[in-house]
Amino acid sequence: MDFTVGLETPFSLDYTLESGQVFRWDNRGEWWYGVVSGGVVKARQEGDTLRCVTSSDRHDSSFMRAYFRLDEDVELVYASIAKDDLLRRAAQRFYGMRLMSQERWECLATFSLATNSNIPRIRTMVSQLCRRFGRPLQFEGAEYHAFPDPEALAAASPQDLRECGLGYRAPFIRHIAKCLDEGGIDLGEVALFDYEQAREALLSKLLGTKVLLGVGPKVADCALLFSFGKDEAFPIDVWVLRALLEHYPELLGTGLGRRLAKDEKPRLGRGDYLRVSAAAREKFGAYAGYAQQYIYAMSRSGP
DNA sequence: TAGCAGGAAAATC
DNA sequence: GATTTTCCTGCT
Repeated sequence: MDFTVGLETPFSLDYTLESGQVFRWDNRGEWWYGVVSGGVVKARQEGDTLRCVTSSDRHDSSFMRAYFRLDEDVELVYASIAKDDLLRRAAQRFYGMRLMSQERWECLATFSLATNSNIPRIRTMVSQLCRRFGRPLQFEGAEYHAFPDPEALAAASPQDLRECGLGYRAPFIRHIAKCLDEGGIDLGEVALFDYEQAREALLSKLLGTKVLLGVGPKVADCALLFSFGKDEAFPIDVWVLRALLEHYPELLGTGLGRRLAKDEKPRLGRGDYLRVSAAAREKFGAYAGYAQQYIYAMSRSGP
């Protein structure tokens, strides 16, 4: 399909796809190429329209509107979160950057690979996983690969997964795949819960005793924010933590703040993570996740 | 709860 | 080239 989508509210395709929430989009010249929900999408922004060429009829205008969350007005988000100097500058600097709505399984699986890693590496790992286990897709004479289904990764041998460069993360993603494939965990049901309940479910405090290996509070928050529509989720990675230390030390509390300020490589333990992210939700409100995304972008873009 | 290991790519020195 | 860092979690 070849179509354009009208952009009635501020949107930046570049800032959105470069914001570290997705790993399967490539910028090649004038176009971005992505593999999304079992199809290939080529997109580019032309002023206040988004031009899309897709491999499948399922990926139509309403699909893309939902994927990029274009029916929401990010100006309302700015009105809600841009209440201090840092966030006002962030909203200007990354004007139009959006949270997206990804596929839940892919998002959860991908972020379980993100521990002790970096964005280029996560892209490599996911790309190899898809090439080896994903369904092949044809688009404009080239071959692409869908993100593998849980069944495919549940059936994969640990050795095969390791050969995708996953290292010690290989058992994590395989275990998550098994839980979804045969363990009776339905992410669609989890999405119906409110934020707190959904997080508890992913952290295995609900839905029986299944433990999703490799899913701690940070990975759970990323999945909830990027694919479950939980805009109050506030993932704290090393970049956000550095920004909190510099700009929002009150969220850490004096004791923790002092300790981390001395540390060369500040990290949050599980208990501290939960306390600080709760404080951030309290401070930034219903769009705390948007605040996090802009703080993250500012933190990574340097001073 | 604190401390540590973990595999390998990427960034930095 | 060697060393350090990397969108952290699991285990002890």
